[in-house]
Amino acid sequence: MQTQLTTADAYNLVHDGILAFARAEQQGMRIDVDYCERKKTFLTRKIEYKVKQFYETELGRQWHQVFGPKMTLGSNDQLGHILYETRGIEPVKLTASSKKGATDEAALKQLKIPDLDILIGIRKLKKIRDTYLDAFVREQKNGILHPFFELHTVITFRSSSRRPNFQNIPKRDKESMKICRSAIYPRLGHQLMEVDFSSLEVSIAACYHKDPVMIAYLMDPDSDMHGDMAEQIFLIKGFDKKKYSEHKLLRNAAKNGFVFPQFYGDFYGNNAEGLCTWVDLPQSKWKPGMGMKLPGGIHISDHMIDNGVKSFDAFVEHLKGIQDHFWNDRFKVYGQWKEDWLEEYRNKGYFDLFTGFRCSGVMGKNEVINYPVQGAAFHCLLWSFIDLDHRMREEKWDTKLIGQIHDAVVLDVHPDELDYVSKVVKEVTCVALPKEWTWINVPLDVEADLCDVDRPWSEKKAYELN
DNA sequence: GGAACTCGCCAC
DNA sequence: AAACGTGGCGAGTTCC
Repeated sequence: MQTQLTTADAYNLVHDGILAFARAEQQGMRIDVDYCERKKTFLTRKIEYKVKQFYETELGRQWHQVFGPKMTLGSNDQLGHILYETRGIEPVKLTASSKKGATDEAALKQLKIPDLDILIGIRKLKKIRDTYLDAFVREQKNGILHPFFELHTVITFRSSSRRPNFQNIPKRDKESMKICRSAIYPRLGHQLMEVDFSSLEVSIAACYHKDPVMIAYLMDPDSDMHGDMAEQIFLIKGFDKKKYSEHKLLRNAAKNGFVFPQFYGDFYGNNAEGLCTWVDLPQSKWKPGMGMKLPGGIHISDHMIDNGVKSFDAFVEHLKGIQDHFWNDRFKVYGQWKEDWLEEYRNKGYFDLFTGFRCSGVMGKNEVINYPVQGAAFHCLLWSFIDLDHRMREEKWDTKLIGQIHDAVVLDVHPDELDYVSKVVKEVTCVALPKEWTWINVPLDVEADLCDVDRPWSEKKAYELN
């Protein structure tokens, strides 16, 4: 007895969502402006030092020789000219539109020119200073930042954020994370909390394709899809990510270098390159003693060679087999759904999301497969956000919603309300939402992070929701 | 001097 | 045969 959601439901979700977001925007979050200014000055000095250092390298001198006073460190056109014309190096990668030699970090790293590491360091510090700290100071009013959240800009019916973009503040790189997130504070006497759905897009995809093997993975907390893939990709028996940090790394490589890219429509050829970067193997013939070490100190190249994968080319072939198995065997129902869903779109010219939204227009295969998942997954967050906003006002919480990052909600919590709010957030996301939307046929779970009272966002720690 | 474009890089 | 989905934003560049 599934109730099909309609365009009217979709409209209401957007309407209520905009209003809930507007309240979060008005609430805003505290910014330590003095800290931002101090850090900007500090970064500027550090950048100047590195720039000087770079000018004294062989590459810096050569660049200056060719461009003279027109030399601009931020110009990738100039950098590309020096590397790929003056020096005549063969580019490892071309840019997407104009097909010139790429100068992004991955491309530069592969050239193995130490001088370029200084440039990469400069780029990183400039990014922190100019994209984040600068924007925080520019956009704050009376020490409060009010990022906008919009529902009308994204083709998949996700949200976007701007002035500043609250959805791309550094997280993975430790130094960038620390510097940027140390600027963001709760109201005095409050604490920041972030609650995110665990692997939401994987779960929502399962609602569409209903693959029993995938659903089994999602239902069984002791199962481990990425670990299983790591075993298969790296030919490891007795895989134990809890016992070996090396296995944890291989699991991460499998997850971020194969499984997720495959879900987005990538193919084994690209995956092979990505995976090799993760485990530090070259894209050539493999020799003993190459790459990361496995438990017991054996290099991964020796291990792969012992198991019959003796070169990058052989690894590509190996991955081709794994990709075939992945879609035609392991997750064959998912694989079939992709074909059927695409076929249906090609017949009708459109497809509908579970949440009542319709996507039409000219789309490629990957778009047709990805849009319904990306949109509906975000709508789970949106529905939760609206419901929380409603309860917050109804019950006159001191705690406030202040932002949202696709599958996560950010709150400014009063410590006295922490236990109650935690309980409500968990109840709304994991019980009320699946009850309201009966198309959700897998359990949803959330994880939380919390900062201490009056501490910045950089200091969040895992927090157990009861 | 601003619009439009490219590239690189941050997030999910 | 083809081949990673969605954004925002800053710097550099080109065009008008």
